[in-house]
Amino acid sequence: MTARRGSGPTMHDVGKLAQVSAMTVSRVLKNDPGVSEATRERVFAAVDRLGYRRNQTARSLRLGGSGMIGLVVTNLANPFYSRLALGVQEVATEYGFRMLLSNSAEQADREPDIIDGLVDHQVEGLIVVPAGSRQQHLADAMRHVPVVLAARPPAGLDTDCVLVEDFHGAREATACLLADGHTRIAFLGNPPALYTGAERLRGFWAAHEEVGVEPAHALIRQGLVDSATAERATLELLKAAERPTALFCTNNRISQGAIRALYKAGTTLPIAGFDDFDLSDVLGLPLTLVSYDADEIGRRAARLLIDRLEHRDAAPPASRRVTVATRVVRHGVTSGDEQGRPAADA
Amino acid sequence: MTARRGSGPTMHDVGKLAQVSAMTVSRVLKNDPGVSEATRERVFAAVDRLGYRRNQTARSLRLGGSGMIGLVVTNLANPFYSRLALGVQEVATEYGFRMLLSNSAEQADREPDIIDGLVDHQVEGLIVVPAGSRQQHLADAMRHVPVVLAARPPAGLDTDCVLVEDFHGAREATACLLADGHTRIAFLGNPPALYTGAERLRGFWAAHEEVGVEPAHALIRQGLVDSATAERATLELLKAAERPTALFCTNNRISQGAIRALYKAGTTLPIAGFDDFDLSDVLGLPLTLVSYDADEIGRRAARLLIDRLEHRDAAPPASRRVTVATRVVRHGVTSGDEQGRPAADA
DNA sequence: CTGTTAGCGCGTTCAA
DNA sequence: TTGAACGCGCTAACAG
Repeated sequence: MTARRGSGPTMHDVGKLAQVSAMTVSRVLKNDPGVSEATRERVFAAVDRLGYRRNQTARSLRLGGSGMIGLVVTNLANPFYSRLALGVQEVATEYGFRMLLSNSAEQADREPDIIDGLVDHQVEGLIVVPAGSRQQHLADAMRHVPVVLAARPPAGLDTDCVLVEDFHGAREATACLLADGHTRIAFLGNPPALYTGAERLRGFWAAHEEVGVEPAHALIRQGLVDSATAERATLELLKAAERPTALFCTNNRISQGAIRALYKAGTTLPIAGFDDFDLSDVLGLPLTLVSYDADEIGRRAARLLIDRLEHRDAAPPASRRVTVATRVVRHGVTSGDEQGRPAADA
Repeated sequence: MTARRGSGPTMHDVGKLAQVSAMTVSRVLKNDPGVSEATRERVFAAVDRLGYRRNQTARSLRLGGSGMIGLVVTNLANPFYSRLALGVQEVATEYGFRMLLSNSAEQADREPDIIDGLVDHQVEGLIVVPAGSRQQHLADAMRHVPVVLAARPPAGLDTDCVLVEDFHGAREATACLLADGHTRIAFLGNPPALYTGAERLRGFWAAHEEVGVEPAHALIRQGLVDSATAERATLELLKAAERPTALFCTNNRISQGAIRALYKAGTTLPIAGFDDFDLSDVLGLPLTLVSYDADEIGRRAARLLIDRLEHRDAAPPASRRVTVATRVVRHGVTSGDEQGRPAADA
């Protein structure tokens, strides 16, 4: 029933049953034309009888190339990353690769071991959402296989990467709030050490400068790591002397924490934020969300990687940077509507 | 830079540099005690210099056992399955296994090829959320490796599986609505061919019988596959002559579709449903949700699988069935509150 | 303490 | 049209 490690019939076994050599079995399974129809059939019959399956491990060893790519994400529970994984999977499958998936749980110190393990398993390439800013282990990995970064850029590494329009998206969403007349917009951000955190803050800032509004320095909170910390930060801001008239959140979890805080406080404020999320359209809140196709990040990353794998012999192209477009979607607020506007300046 | 297929230094290369045989390198890397400290150091130095990594493919071939398990889910974009994957990953990592992940996209006809490919890649075991009711390919796979089913039970297969309390959860949530006085509860269900669909309907039904209320046959809709179909079905029910006073939804996507329909129709009804989801607590709707730990399903499945892997020699235990507990959480409705109660019977 | 031999399952190369 | 020999990179078993 349950096979012992590495048991199962081999080509030799199949050959014995079909009264040919293992070599001929190999030829049949490879659709090599130089095999008589009679033996083909005998071989296939034997394959069926034994439930034989070709050992991909042995093939990999002989042929080189495991047919696997590695994907490392920081948090698979976040729909953003599970969709990214889905995109990778889609393209990988299309090109005959399988996906070895690891979750770093946003712990940068675990990442090196994960990457090493993936390299040991002979993945032909890696797609990584780097958890930290130290990327030496990625440089090490690049000695073995090509690496593509997703969602966050390389830090001193010469590698392909796929990013979203972090700056542009944040600026545009913030501009919407400013256009509605808000001048005291709180900023709820993830750790500024993360590229996305820094970049989205920059966009937030730029939008202010463009309309000549001074950002509300006292209302800037960074280093929020999840929904719970965002909720607490929001509750504090609501109690502040200089209360914000709107919120900007740098990702979906932070938006959700802010929404929960508002709900508990029994109040409402317009929110702009990065990442769309389920049910955002039915909350009845004035939401301005930076939406984009997370699957597409994965697909693009996989294509960049596989492109390198398919041109291993050619001179490797210079590292490429691809950007996935964002667009702003607004819920619960019509242009010219009262709902999204700040209360009188008191 | 980018290595050619299967290139990279070998133990032999390391040995040459350290002036020992490949065998000694192998011993050092295995922490074999019988190696002099001097040579250990020379070997490690050589490993560092060359950036050597042990080839897991070759080890697998030699030792048997690839160190990989395969996971097949139906829809990674659904947080339920991404959390399940996370649970599998967690336990797999703990026991030194890596996870080869595939998404069947709920297409039963693709599943056999996926499974075959995983077996070819020498996964030591499989965890599968089966997409269909035909499971012959799983029986085939079981000739090679142990298989554990998750979320849905085996159909005529002798295999371990991990389920949630589908019947119990559905009954309990329905009972809440009935206790609130509802007698016309619409049922919005996924395809009845799916185990969960059938089982949750059974629970819905049982709850009615227990209190002697006839289920509202005209209000039963099945075969809903996503949020959009659920939304349409809900809108139709709202227009029906015999309008429901509450809804029961068999999964998170259906609940969300129903919520969207209510929102668009500008109305509100109490909803009971399977699966909790993000922001369910801040919708301000009377929600009665069957909540459970999706990660735990993955963890339990992985443990069942790895348990078999670690006792390959022993007589395989009879197939086991594990159930993950559900609990009902209620939002926006306090006991004795008016909000969740049906309007007067007109 | 270290090296040699042999073979995991397969496919390339060469010979029949 | 088929088969035999060899080796992919590694390690158990057996020398020395």
